[in-house]
Amino acid sequence: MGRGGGREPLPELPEVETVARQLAPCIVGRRVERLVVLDRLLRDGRGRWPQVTGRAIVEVRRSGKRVLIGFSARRAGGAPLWLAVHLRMTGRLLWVERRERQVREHLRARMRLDCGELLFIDPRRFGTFDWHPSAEAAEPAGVDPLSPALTPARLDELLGASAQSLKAWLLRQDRLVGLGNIYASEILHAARLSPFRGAGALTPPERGRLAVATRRILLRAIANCGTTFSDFQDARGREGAYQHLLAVYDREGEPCPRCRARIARTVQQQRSTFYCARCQR
DNA sequence: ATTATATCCTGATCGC
DNA sequence: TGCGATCAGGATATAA
Repeated sequence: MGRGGGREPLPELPEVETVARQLAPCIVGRRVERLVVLDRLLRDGRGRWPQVTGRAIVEVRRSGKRVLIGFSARRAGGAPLWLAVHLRMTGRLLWVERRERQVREHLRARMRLDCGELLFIDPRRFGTFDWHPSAEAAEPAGVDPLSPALTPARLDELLGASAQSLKAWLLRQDRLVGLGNIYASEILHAARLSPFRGAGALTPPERGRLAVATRRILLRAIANCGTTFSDFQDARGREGAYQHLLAVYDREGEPCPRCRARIARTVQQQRSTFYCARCQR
């Protein structure tokens, strides 16, 4: 864990992908016996909660930074239902094989299935549940960086003539979806691009480097089950391993793994950015 | 229209 | 030892 106040893991694309992949085989095909929401913040301002009791879970996958859970119709001819869970800062979806007897701290919701229980634990209470009538309705506005839809032409279109810094641009969920503060820094380092560069002013080769680095970093993070600093745990309650592979994030003052210069930290959009001023131009 | 800032929330840490 | 201030950040609302 890093220096300074309460550095935490952020469930970004690789962490959410990890949770969804591990959760799917545990709960797909299972029937919901009961959903209990314990935190008022999860319920307020979103209208009536749909009835999920009796539905079967038909699909679990990542959608942007959300875990998307598909439920069958409650009766023949009825409408299906989709739940998009956003973990935000500290949310966790934890699968337990048996019904829990012990009281867990920060437990915000529990969904009892016929074979176990899915717990939503979220100390900081930023996480959200959103209900949708279809998977399409739950799709985010931005393009998934791992989707084949992200062609060089599409990336050009997304970057456009944006005057924002590259770091700020990468965090925008209405362009690319799924990147957060950790992977934005890591991707820019891998692409050898300064976080201060204007997003709309990259040369074609630089855009190519950005595209390649984005894909490479995310796939490698997924292969390592994401990054854990202190809070993030996957659906089985285990930690990821990518924190050992971070090149710049939370490594201020340490040598750049590429050129050995000291890694710098700056603040952009009220968020920390870590970068190497020598090899990121 | 785009871009920047304040806000939500809690736990860990820091300084006195 | 205690206690208040500070910091972390995803997304949204609001401001510029």
